[in-house]
Amino acid sequence: MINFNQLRNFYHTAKNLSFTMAARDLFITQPAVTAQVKSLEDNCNLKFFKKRGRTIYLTDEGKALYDYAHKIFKYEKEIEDLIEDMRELKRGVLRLGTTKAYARYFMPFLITGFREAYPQIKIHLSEGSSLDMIHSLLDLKIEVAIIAVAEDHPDVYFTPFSQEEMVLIVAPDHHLARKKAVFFKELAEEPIIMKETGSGTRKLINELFAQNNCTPNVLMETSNAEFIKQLVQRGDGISFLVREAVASELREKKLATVPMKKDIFLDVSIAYLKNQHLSPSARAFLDTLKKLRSPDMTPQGIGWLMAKMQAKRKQTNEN
Amino acid sequence: MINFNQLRNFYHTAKNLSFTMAARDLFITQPAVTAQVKSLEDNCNLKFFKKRGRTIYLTDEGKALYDYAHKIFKYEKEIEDLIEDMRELKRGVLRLGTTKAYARYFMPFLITGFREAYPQIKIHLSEGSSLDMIHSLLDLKIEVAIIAVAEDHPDVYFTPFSQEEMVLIVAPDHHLARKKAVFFKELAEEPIIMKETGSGTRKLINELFAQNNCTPNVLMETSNAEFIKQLVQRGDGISFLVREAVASELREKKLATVPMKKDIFLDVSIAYLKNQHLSPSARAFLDTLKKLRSPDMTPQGIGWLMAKMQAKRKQTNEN
DNA sequence: ATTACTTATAAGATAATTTTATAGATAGCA
DNA sequence: TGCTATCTATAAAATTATCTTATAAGTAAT
Repeated sequence: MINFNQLRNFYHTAKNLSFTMAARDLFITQPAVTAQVKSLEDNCNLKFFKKRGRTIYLTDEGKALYDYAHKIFKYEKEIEDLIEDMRELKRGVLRLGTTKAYARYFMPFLITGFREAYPQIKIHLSEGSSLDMIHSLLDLKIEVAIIAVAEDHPDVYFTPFSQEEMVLIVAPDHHLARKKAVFFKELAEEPIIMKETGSGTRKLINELFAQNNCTPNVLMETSNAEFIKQLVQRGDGISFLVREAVASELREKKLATVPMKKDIFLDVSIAYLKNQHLSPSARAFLDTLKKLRSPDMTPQGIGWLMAKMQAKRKQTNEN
Repeated sequence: MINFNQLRNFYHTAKNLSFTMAARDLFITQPAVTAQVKSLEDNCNLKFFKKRGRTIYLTDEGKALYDYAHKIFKYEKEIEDLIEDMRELKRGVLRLGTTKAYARYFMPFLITGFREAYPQIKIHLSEGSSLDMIHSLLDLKIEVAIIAVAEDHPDVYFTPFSQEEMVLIVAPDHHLARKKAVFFKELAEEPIIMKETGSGTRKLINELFAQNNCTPNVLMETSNAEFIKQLVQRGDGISFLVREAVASELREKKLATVPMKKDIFLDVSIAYLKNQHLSPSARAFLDTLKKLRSPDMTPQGIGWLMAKMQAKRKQTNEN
């Protein structure tokens, strides 16, 4: 097993062909260098330097060793760069997780600021239900999740981030489409298409039905929002989705919303593990999220945030 | 500056994904490994391992570092091999020096034994006058020289190795060619072609002339033995050369020798520096030379040795 | 629940490395 | 040639790094 301290002393001595200069390189005294090189030679049972007068030369053995030492200390420099880069977020990976709706409609906006600040960080974005993402957190597959809180977990911090408006969607020719405001009770009879168990949406809607002392008539449950829209559009049932997820269908009048007596909001939180150190990139991402929201602000929909940011940018560009 | 001990501990921990196993690899205790890895993480301000329960995983930062650590410790292994090989003479260089006559006629024979024992050692053979070779020794360009002792030197050991017979050569039709035995006095008048100053031959012949109270009539001096033979053959002058150097010309009757009243022998020595460590290959070469000559043997011509060796081989083959 | 195994932590012991101080040796220069 | 500046060599002492011991705390499996 090689003593790399001895090797380092050897390397600098060989590079300078001087113990004294090597000592200056290494910010230590000359006897230390002499001793280390001597130890190396003793350990190897070889001489790496030959001396004539007070000048020293590499032996053939020394030259052979020097070639390797050079390679090793070149790698050392690269490691130092790597570590500095990782610390300064010039290299690294950010592993995020979120739900499909969020990933598609809001995440690009949330990621933009981070990407601009740290363009060299690679972003891995997992998608799945809120519960899936919590499992991914616990499996250490992702570090930060932006999800609706499906269920509290003792090992996970949840920080409120936004409130997304949920809308009741029906086919445009659905009998509910003409209503001005409906109660949950009225929906109990309607066949309803649910997001899958484990999703925040599902939990919220379930709770609302329960609060109103009725049970939904679940026609089907699926994680695929596009599929839900298709079914609703065909008039097979009604469903609840985040407003942004159905924005274009509403515009194109493929779907209709029915105003609820009481608006429904989905609480979206930032989730990350307790008792786990966050990587520099994860910490930085959390910071960019924090900056996006003023600390005293009541959570609002991300659409509101996006509008606010765009106004800000416009202003910046005008100045 | 990276602490390679910490890196080594990190590397083994990462390889095993276990502090305990790493400790076993390194023949130290587990707390030592834990502490070293922790120090590394502290120094870098990064976490390289994430922990879930009692199992550990590499972080992205840890993976990046591991790739470099792997390369470095692969080189370490190669260095260990290199050093072992150099020590065991499976890799290395042998830097020898000798005179041209020796290089051409005797050296191949002397080197054979060494090459057989250590076929991977590269041999560098310098040629020049005895004095040149002593300078090469002092300049650390060669480690061992086989030369006629031109002049003693306080920093050089000289060990008698062989005595080569020198012959007076003349053109076949030269008037001396018919003589049965000549004295030095008789040669004083003859134009003589000398080896260059600094060569052992020149020193010997000069001394012999001086002992016989006469001075040679030097027609020319040159280091090129072939050139000397040409000149002598043309009848331009006489010269002294080692018998082996003119063996073929004598056989072909291009040159003739004239018996001297007293035979002349050139003392050939092994020379190497005092106060300098010899490389393993140089030491090994000296050993093979020693084995060639019994320690109590009076130095003889190398031709004699060669004959002895051949006889020995023949015997070995017969058994 | 118990056992076996792993990591974490602190104190003390050991080993490695460095400094200090100084001697010896050499090259450049007057 | 002798002087001086500069380099390497060496030993003792001081400092730092590393390791061990002992033990706690957490986890996985029976």
